[in-house]
Amino acid sequence: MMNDEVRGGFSTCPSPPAVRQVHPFPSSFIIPCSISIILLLPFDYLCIMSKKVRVRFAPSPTGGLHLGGVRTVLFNYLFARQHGGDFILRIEDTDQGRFVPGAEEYILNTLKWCGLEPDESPVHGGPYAPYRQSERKASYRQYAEQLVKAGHAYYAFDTPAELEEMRTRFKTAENPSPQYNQSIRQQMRNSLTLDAKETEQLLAENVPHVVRIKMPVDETIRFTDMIRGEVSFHTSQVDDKVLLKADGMPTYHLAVVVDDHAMKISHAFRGEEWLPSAPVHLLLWKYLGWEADMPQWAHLPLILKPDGNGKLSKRDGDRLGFPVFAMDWTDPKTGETTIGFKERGFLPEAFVNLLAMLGWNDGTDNELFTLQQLVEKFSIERVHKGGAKFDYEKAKWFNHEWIKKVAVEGLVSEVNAAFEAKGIHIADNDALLPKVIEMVKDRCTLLPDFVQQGGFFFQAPVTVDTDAIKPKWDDKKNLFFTELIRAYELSSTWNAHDLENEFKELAAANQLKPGELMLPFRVMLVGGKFGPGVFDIAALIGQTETVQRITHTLSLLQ
RNA sequence: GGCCGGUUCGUCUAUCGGCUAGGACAGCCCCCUUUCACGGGGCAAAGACGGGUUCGAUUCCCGUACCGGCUACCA
Repeated sequence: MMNDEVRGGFSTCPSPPAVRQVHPFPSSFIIPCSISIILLLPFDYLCIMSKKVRVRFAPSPTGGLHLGGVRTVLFNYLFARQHGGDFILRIEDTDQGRFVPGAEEYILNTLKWCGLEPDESPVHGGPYAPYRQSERKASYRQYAEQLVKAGHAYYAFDTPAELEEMRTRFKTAENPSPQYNQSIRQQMRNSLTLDAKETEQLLAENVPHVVRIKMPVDETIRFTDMIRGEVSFHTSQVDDKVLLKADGMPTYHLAVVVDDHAMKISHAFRGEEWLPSAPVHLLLWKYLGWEADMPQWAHLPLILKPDGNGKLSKRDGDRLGFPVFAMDWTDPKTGETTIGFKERGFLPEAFVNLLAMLGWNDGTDNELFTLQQLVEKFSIERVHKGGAKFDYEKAKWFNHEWIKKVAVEGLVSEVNAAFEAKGIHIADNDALLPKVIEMVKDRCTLLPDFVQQGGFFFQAPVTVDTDAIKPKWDDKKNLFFTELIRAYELSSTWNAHDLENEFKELAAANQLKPGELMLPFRVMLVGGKFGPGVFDIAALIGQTETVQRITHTLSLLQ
C-alpha cells in the first residue's frame, strides 16, 4: 500500500520541467520572475509528491448524463488510472427541489456502460462514505459557523421577496443584474447590519436564514489552472455567495470544498462554467484553514452546439436529430424519453474515444484509442482551452471505425440485440450470426445498420426492388434464371466459388454477360442494390433459400 | 451591463519563433469493385483585425472585434 502511494505520487509529477511546461510564463517575465519560479517549483513538486491522486466526478442527479458530463468523467478516470489514484463518484444532491428519482441509478449505469466505474461511490462504498451530500448534511453547518465566527461569513435573514426587491431596486441599464455583494450587503438584513443582540434573537427564534461568504474588499485571487495557466479575479467583482441555505443544506460552493477536503481530493476537474465561482472556492479553502491541501484545479472547455453557438443542450439533439445523453433517459415526470448514444447504436469504445478527442489529442495524427491507450497517453496539459462544437458526423465515423476494428465476438450480442429490436429473432448460438457480422461489418456505421445490411441472411426480403431490375429485363434473362434454378437445384456442392463458376458458364452458354445478370441476382437474394459479394451470400443462405428467392422474384417479374 | 475565459480550413485539431501552415470528418473527383461499402489516390478549404517585440511571428505582448461562460437559498 505504501509503495503504491509513493509510486502514484512520483508518476504524477515525472519531472520538474513538466510542471514548468504546464504553466508557461511569458518569456519577458522569465528574468524578473526567475526567483519565484525557482521557489515555486520545489514547493509544487513536494506538494504533488506527498499526495495520492484522488479525483471525483460530482454530478447532481437531475436527469440524463450529458456528453460533457461523461467527458468530465473520462478525464477524471484517465487521470486517476494513469497516476495509480482513486476515482470517486460523489452525488451532489443538495438541491432537494431538483432531485429526480432514478437519476443516480442512471448515472451509475452510464459509467458502467462506458467502462468508467468509480472506485468509491454511493453503491461501491469506500472509506469516505457517505458519498451522497444529502447524507452528509449534518457536517456542513459547523463549517459555515466556523466561518462566521472567524468573520469570513455572516448570517443573512433576507427573504426571497426582499432579495427580489433588492434586485429590482438596484437594477439599472448599466447593472442589469445586481448582486448581493460587498456594497449592497450593508443595506440588507444580515448579521453585519444588525446588532449582535438582534442577530442572536433571530437565530434563537429560528428565523429562516442563510450563511453568506463575506468577500474581502480589495484582493486579487490567483490560481494556476492546469489547463489555462494563471487565472485571476478581483474580489470586488464577486458576490457574497450563499454557503448554507435556509433548509440547512449547503450550496455547491460550501459542499464542494468541505467534501473535496474530507475526501482528500487532489485534483478537481470540472466544466469551464465553474470558473467564475472559483475565487469563492479558493477563499473557502483558505478560510477553513486547509489551503495546503487544496486540490489543483482544471477547468475543462465546454462542448458547444454544432450550429450557431452556445453550450450543447439536450434540446439541440432533439432539434438536430442526434443523441446528447449517453444512454436513453426517461423523465419520470413527463414520461418522455430522450435517446442516448447507446440506444442509437454506438459502441462504448467509440463513445469514449470520440469524447476523448473532443478537446484533447496526443500530438500525433492518431485518433483511434482504446481506453487503455488513453490511460497511457492522456495528459491534462494537452487539453485544448477553447470549446468544441460537437460534430455528429465525426462521432459516427468513430463508431464506424470501431465496428470495423472490434473482433466479431465482441459484436455478437450487441448485433443480436439490434436484430431483436427489429423483430428478427436469432438464436444465441446461431453459427450464422458471426459469419454475417464478419461479412457486413465494414459497411455498418451504427449497430442497427446490421439489420439492414445483414437481415436478408436470416429472412427473405420482405420487399424486392424489382424496379432496379425491370428496365433491363427481357426474355433472355428470364430464361437464364429459369435455367439457373435448375442448375443450382442439381448442384452437388454449395460454395461461393463453384456457384460463381456455374453462373458464368450458364451465362456464356446463353450468350449473356455475367455482369448484366449479377445485379438482378443480387436484388433477388437481398431485395436491393447492396450487400457483400453475391455468391458469398448465396453460399451462406443455402441452396433451398437461394432457389426460392430466385423463383419468387421471377414470379414478381411476370 | 459587469467579470472571467476563448479565437488556425465548414467541423475537430497539429504547430511550443523559421510554414511550401500538417492530419482527420464532411464535400468534390479518380481508381478498385459489373451492387453498396471498405480500401487507395487526388482536389478544394484556415491563422479575426490593428499595433508592438524580433533578423523573422499562427506562435510572445497590448488593444479592438467577435464568440462563449457566469452574474439563484441550481449545480
